[in-house]
Amino acid sequence: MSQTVDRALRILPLLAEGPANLEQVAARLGVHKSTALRLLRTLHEHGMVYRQQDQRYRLGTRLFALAQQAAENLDVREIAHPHLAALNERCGHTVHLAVYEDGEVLYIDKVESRYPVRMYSRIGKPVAITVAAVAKLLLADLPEPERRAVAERLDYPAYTARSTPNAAAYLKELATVREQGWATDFGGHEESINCIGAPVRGTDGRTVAACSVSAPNVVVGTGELLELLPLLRRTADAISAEYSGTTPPPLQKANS
Amino acid sequence: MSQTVDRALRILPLLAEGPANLEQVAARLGVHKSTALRLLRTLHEHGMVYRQQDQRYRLGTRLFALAQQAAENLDVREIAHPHLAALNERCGHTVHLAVYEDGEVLYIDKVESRYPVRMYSRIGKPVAITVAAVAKLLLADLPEPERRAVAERLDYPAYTARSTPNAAAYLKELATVREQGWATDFGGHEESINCIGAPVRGTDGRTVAACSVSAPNVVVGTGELLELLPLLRRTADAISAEYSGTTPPPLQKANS
DNA sequence: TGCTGTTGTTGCACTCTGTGCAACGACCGT
DNA sequence: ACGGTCGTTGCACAGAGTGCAACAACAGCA
Repeated sequence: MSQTVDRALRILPLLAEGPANLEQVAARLGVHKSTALRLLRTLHEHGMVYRQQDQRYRLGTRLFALAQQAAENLDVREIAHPHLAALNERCGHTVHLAVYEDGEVLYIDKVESRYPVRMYSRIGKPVAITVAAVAKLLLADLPEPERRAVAERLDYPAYTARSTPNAAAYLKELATVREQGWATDFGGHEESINCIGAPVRGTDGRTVAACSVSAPNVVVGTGELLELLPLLRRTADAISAEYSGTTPPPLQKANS
Repeated sequence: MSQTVDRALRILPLLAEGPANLEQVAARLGVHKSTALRLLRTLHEHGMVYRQQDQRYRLGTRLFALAQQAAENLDVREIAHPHLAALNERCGHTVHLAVYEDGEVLYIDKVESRYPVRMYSRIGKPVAITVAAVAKLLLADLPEPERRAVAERLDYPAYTARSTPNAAAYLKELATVREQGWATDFGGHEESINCIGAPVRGTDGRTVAACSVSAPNVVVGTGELLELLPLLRRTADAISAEYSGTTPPPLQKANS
């Protein structure tokens, strides 16, 4: 809509691929150097880009701060986290939380099994939307027209032989998911990784988020993983209850 | 520089405080509703803002993705993390990593002691620049004019009785830090929290980052904490060495 | 049911802001 | 000292952004 802003914002994903100098930015935007310069300066003033010693631009740290504040506004995440941690405690596997937004599904939280590190490293990563259990849950709950529109707009990469092949198959899978109230991804993304997911619902019953448990084939087979389904669903329901306000938060959650 | 982009970007921190509707945004920007609408639409198209059911706008999840990619470009963080984790392993306290950028100091990594959770929750948070050990280290290394300019531009909030009171005191403290090569914060931010920090240096000797160990008074006194200084400095030096390329990375760090 | 106030959206004329050009300047390597 | 590369500046033109006013959608209320 607004040409100038549009151009400025296109710079950000461009720089996300790596640092670039003025000319490269101008070339990739298809504008004159001086135009790119002014856009970059404006972005710079707002801390969105940073100019390193070699004068090349890269993304600025203000993005961190904004993303962090954005995360704080997602109160599902805050409410869900202790439940996810408890789930991880009991089953030991990787636990994810994801939300749907504008045709994309994004991880917004993760608890990793063994190594206590770098949880944040995946947060914000777009989910493999055609195969992930959490994606199926979130899409399954969309109103029919939007669901169909999204499904038909997607690409269906063949990550493995068991990946969802096309829109028709996906819509059928979504119908199943919607009916049974939970979802799986058995080797659809990575051959050796299985995953089960369950929905978190708001007061109105709409699916506001989805959580999942993932484990490599060699550790637990699909059968064993499915044994965790009741536990997973209880967790998701507990989050739903607290999110809907039907259950008071377990402890004081006083903020400062 | 660019009015339109400037206005658009001012919307983001505004929304970071919480969701807002069109009128509120227009009012706080000081522009007409229709102008605000077009800016918000453009931001929306880029996923920077999201429109929730009640039609109010909030920050969009694209910010997550961008921040994550920005983080991946900060290779100091990647190199430092294993060292920080090892340090945490040995001393058990909270470990931070921070960088300086355009007059601000930001945490870019954190390893927490006890509870394995929500490491990311503080990442991106601006540091209490007048008192934090990491901030002192990073500012101490700035060229004289910039250091003075920054110091005099700052506010000096009296978090506690031991907070740095004004620019003169801060500059003096920075001189000490620069000379001794490490920094402390003994109750300058929170009365009961002590902290020691050490610099990570690049090939040219410039301080590119700073790491620190923080612990509450009740667990270890300042004396005990200072006993960790050699370990902390060895850690910082190890990061510096690896970052400068004088030491090969300890194991294979193959990416994909 | 109809009225009124609120809030989001659209079309349009005006002009201010962004644009590209060309010239300049800083820097680097040879 | 010289040419080449890349960032920066000033300027004239017009295209893009702006605010206004009217419209539409909706909610609350009598």
